[in-house]
Amino acid sequence: MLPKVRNHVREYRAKRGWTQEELAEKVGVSRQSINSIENNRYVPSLPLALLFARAFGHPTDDIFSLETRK
Amino acid sequence: MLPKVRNHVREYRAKRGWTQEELAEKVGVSRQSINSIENNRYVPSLPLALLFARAFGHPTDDIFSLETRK
DNA sequence: GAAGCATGTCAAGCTCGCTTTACATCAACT
DNA sequence: AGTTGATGTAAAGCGAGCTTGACATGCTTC
Repeated sequence: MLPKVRNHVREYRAKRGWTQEELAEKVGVSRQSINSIENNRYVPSLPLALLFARAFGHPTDDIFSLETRK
Repeated sequence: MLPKVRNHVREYRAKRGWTQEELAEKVGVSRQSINSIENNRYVPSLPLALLFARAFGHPTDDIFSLETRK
């Protein structure tokens, strides 16, 4: 099993005053996808993670990190 | 459609003298997964990408990048 | 109280990441 | 020639990421 991933999408989005729908449009996915990621219902794909990094102007590793489980 | 992703897994692996199987063990996936990623048969998941970054000791954005396709 | 807007959540469906098993190729060595 | 190690590739199956469509909640604001 691959490890879990924590994300700070909601914090970065809120800091910019964007709605879930605005962020969804910027990165090209549905609003439900953003919502599901922020609420940890699932982990985004790599291309989507890189798009978040680009949209926020921060490195991918600042937004996503491996849970140091075990 | 989400954009394509380019990766430098083979270069980082080769620079360390690791076989595909050794890298597979380090990040916890099968040898075929490594092979498929290096040969661009598919794009790794985000947790796997973060594991590559950790194994290589380099930021995720150094190893993976969005293809500037439009 | 009605109307918007932002968010949460569910269901059905499709694609694709990753698995195991298996076989093929090529180089290096004995 | 035979063997071993590294790599390439294929098929079948499962689970997860993402979609659309729909409905429900809470907060403003009219």
